[in-house]
Amino acid sequence: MANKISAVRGMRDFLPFQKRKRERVLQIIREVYQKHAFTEIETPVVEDYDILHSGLGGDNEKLSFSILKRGISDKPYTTEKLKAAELCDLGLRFDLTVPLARYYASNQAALPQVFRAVQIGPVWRAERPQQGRYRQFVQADIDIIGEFSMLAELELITATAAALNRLGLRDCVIRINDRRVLLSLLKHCGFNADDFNRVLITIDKLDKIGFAGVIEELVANEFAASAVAKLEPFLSGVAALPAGIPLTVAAIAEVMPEEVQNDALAELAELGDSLVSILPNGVTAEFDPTLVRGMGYYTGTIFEISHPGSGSSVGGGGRYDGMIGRFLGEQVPAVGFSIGFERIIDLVELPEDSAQEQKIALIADKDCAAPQQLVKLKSELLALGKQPHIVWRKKNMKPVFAYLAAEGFTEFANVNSALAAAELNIKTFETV
RNA sequence: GUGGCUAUAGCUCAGUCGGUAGAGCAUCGGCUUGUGGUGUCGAGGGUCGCGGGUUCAAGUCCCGUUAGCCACCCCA
Repeated sequence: MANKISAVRGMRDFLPFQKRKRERVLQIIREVYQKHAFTEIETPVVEDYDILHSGLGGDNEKLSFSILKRGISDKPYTTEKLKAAELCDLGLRFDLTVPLARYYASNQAALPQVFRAVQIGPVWRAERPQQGRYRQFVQADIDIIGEFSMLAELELITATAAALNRLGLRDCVIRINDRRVLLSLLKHCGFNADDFNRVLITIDKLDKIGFAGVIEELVANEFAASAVAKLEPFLSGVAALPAGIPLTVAAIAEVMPEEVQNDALAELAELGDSLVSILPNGVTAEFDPTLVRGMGYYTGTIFEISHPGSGSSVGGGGRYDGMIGRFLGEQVPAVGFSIGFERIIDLVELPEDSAQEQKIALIADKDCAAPQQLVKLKSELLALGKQPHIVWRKKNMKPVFAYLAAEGFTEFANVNSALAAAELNIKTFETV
């Protein structure tokens, strides 16, 4: 009976070879971030319902899994329609940023003034699953809390670029924008402030549905016609560009309306200037004035990583100076950058681990070898630094050898009468 | 949350115009082979995702439902 028992919707089991690859990729990410002076922390996967629903998570709040109050299931169900907030007091985290802000507010006294954190772990969203999109997935975040200056952005971008580079990913593009630029642009065009978010969502689709598609959607949504008309030349200008916009004063001035020139744009140019010489090969940074990002908590710079091998972004982040203040009452600046682990895992190709030459398969004959003798032999080999793996001889050894080869075994020995390690006739697999 | 496609053995899949289920691999056993990957004969294993309906008869047609994939919404 197929599919009767399976992992729950949108959540996955990992086979040994998948788990092995995931751990190796995570290990590389950890090493790079550690070298860049970020320290790893851990927070619970469950947070207070009110923390998760403080209006900072944007649409993700609606997608969060909530946890019923203890004891409530023992009470008789009523027909009264209760709100989730009355039935639930906890929830699974939908990202790592909101928990980090809570963590900082809880532990500020024990943390350095400028805190560089790595957080890697699963998060949950009740989305409809599809390729590259799951209800449980791993995020790998780095954040710098307590740094007002651009130093934070620069350190985050260079550390993330270094991690992508170490993973062998080429052709990564970090697209950068600033929330303040977007707001200034919309204000300049004369959009109603209440419409800002909806207008931004449409602008964000420029690279996907094109100039005509964006205008069509803006008109369909009945935003102020004069504002749409004023936005039009800017959008057509951006859409017509053959390649990305370099992060330079000149290039930025060329695409942005004059009235939108402000501090944020100057900072972006400065950022670009600093990045030019320090980004590794295979990672480039560019200005994308139509980059929006859905998370409501961003207040300044925002970034997203694109890779030709993935239809959607493989990472993203930005500055969220207001969030920690919500929990702490005192304004603390913060910037974060997240690698979309699930989306890079399929793009990454790692060379085989060279540390597998110690793996030896012991092919035991059921007639000649008893379990206690085999385990004794295994102990001897372990003491010699080997990694012994016992298998019974079967009628057809083809699947067994296929499995051993896939697991990276390079040596094997037949165990019949030879039961001391020294007596084994060790043979090697021919390289396939 | 919206729409489209799909669901048959442990795995990969076939099953024609509606007529009660098939293959390869895997598993188990006999014989063969004799320890570097055999050969051969045979066996077990299925409420055809689940629930309804049409029909003398449904894996096959219709409706619902669940799950997967794809496109939206949104996102990592």
